[in-house]
Amino acid sequence: MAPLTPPGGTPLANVEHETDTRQRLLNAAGEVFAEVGFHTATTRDIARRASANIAAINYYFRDKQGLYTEAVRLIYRDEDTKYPATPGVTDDAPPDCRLRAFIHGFMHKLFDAERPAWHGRLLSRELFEPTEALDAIVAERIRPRYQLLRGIISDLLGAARTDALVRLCINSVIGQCLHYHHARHMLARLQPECPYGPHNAAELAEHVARFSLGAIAALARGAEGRTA
Amino acid sequence: MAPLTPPGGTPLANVEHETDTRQRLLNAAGEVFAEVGFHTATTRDIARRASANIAAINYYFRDKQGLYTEAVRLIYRDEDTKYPATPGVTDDAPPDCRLRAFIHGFMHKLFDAERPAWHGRLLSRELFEPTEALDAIVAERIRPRYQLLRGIISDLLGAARTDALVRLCINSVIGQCLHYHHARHMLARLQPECPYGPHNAAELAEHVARFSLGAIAALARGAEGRTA
Amino acid sequence: MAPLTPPGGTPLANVEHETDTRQRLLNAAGEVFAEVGFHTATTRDIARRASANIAAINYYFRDKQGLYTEAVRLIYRDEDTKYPATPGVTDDAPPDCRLRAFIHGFMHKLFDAERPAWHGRLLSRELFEPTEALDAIVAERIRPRYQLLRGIISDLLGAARTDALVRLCINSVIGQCLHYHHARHMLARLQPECPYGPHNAAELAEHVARFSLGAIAALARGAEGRTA
Amino acid sequence: MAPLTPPGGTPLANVEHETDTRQRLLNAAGEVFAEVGFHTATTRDIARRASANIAAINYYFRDKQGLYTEAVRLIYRDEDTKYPATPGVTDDAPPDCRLRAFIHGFMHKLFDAERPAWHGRLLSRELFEPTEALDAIVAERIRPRYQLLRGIISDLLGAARTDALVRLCINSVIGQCLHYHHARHMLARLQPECPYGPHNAAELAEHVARFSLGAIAALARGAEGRTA
DNA sequence: TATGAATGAGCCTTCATTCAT
DNA sequence: AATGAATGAAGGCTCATTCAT
Repeated sequence: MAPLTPPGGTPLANVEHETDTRQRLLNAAGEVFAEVGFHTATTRDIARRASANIAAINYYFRDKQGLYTEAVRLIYRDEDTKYPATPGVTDDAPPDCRLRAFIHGFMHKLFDAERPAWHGRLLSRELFEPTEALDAIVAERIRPRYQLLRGIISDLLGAARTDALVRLCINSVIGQCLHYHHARHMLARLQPECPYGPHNAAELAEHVARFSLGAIAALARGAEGRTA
Repeated sequence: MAPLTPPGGTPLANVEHETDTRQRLLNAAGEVFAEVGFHTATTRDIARRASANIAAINYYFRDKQGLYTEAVRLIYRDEDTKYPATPGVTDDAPPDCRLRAFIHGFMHKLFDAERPAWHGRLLSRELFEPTEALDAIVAERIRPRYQLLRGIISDLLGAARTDALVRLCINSVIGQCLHYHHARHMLARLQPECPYGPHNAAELAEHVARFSLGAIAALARGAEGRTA
Repeated sequence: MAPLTPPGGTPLANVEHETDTRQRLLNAAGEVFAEVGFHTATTRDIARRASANIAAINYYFRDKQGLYTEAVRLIYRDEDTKYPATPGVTDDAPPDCRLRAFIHGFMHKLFDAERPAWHGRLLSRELFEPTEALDAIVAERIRPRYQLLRGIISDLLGAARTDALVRLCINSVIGQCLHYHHARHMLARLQPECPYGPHNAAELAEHVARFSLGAIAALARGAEGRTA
Repeated sequence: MAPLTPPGGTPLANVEHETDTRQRLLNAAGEVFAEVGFHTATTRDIARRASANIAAINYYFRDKQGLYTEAVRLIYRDEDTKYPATPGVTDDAPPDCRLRAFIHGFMHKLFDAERPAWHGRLLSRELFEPTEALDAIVAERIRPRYQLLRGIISDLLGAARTDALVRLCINSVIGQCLHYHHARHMLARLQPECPYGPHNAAELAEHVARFSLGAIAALARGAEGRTA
């Protein structure tokens, strides 16, 4: 247990001396973890893909878990600047514009071809079967956007808003989007004539937006009627 | 008559001589596989939970894989009679009734407390990271209901229906429902004040139904307007 | 440990109620043991080949070892009558005739097509890597013929005979014969143009006889010369 | 550089960096394989004898099979220099000298006390029940010496030589030699008063040589007589 | 800084065997 | 007389990890 103050466990901050090997390991790990999950992934495989020695993993990241944690962190690096919550729209725009922008931004992030494919997949996997990492992810990354969406939908619902209804509508919107990710294998089998991917992400987003706006409008009207 | 082809590998049909041990193994396996996935699950754990000898797994199912396959099959046993696609509604009912019934039936199946919890979870896992089993599941079980939903939504869209739009609406409906399953861990963190479960499955279903009906109506109207 | 006085362990004598299953097991066991050896052979395989239940082995023969022992015993059943030591020749014939007959008889037994192939192979295996069975085999079956051969060769050597020389000559004769059995795989590779088998067993025997007679005659003469 | 192809699988050439553990494993493996055969041998036993961890076998040789293959290869390391085919005799010596030298060399190799005992035994086992290794052994090691012996015996037979007769004589010579190896267990029981071993290897060789020379001379003469 | 060597724990599987029937 | 069910022991192998260098 001699040299245990090396990079391993460093906070996000000191990006400084990122060895090349360390970087390659992180990328390889991301891919493998995303593909087959934490337990199924083997350090041998990761090391091989990274053209690194197996022992390097323990050297840089203390253990497999450390490597995983670091890989997850990597996903959110620069996320806020690369993927703004409501791209191209200011906070004082009308709520339907903001919702549309939010959905487009969300879908774009899911499908962005320039982003390493494993980012979305690993995240999706965390949602599906969480590790300790999820708490941090939710608190630091997801909740802020969740609150933002909450505001948008509150505005859209107007007088009809209740805590419960807002929650449900949020779920409906997010559920539609994530479906294209988490159920992609089923969709590929059910709708083979229509492969989803970066090329039609905007189209999908547009549908989700229209679908949701129509729905929320109807809900708002329904409440109005009831109120009136 | 060498017993190298014991019950293992029997077609769905002959339910007859289910040993007690065999049954216990299947249940334990279902739970474990659903919780941690195929690879991470260990036969030792499964056998222990079933109070059976490890070798019994090989005896009855030849393989860990064979055990998995059989467990997946078990999920759909009697499904059609226990969970009708549109419970309490006939095929000639108005399409909004049928959609509402479909969604309620779907959510009820997802949350039914009498159903072993692992059924839904294992299925959800198959969707997320498929094994060879998924092809059969989609073909035999999912597609029929998919076609049914397709018909309902076609009817609802009326003149606005196009293949593409129908597909997207199906995805929106199913996506909303499955969200409560596949993103349950995130929801538990984001909305801890509102735990989802069997007790409010009907409520959730009602929301999804109203949301979707409102959305589809709007889409139908929109097309009308465009057409007109 | 209830019914343990059944056939298992019966002396050679009571051949009476040889069940069909028991017989089939013995034959299958002989084949398998001869092919792959005691340890490598599996009771499952034997039982399957015999179309019998695995448990039948333990029922009839107490255990795997018992089955093996019984199978080895089977080899020598009726051997003396089916394979006389010096076929067609009486004990008072001239020694060269007797040696020739001995060798022909030996080779014929090794290659006899009517004899289950596993007899010779299992025996050969016992010589190569003995089990407890070998002691009995040597004492009851091999030694008598060894003594007979000893007499023949003593006669042939005449004045040249010494214990040591007789022994060596016996080894030379037997070694030549067994070579065709124990080194058959090498011979098949070194001399593929000349496959050995029942069809040329007599030819091989004739060579061994001539080779040995020539050699022994030379040795006898050599001693003479030295003596004179 | 992932170390998934460690030393294991290296061609005969690079003898360089033989770890100590690797060497110990090879020796232990040789002994165990020779004693009980491939299948019956257990890696645990081998590792224990080598005072190594079981996993080391996988590390160095990938497989139990890989370990076996490498052990067999080891047998022939330096063979040509340590055991010349006709020691002390040049190719132009008279054929009877060359045959005598060949036999002495062969028997010496079989019994050499300085050679690990398992070399000969493992080889003998390969002849008796071949693995894939035998083909290579025959082609690379055995056949050359076979051809050499073929030439010697051809010379000895003179005008009497035919392909068939040469083959048979080769078999007679080799059969006599190998007998002391492959039938050693039977010999120990039949001739307990005369244990064979390194101490009398030369004596045995001398007998085989005289026996064979006498036989071949007789065969050569016999043909002469017939020819004349 | 970085790695080849080595390890202990645990995995899935197969084996011969037993037991209740 | 015979067998399906079940078992404990052991087998080969892989895993993440450590340690000396």
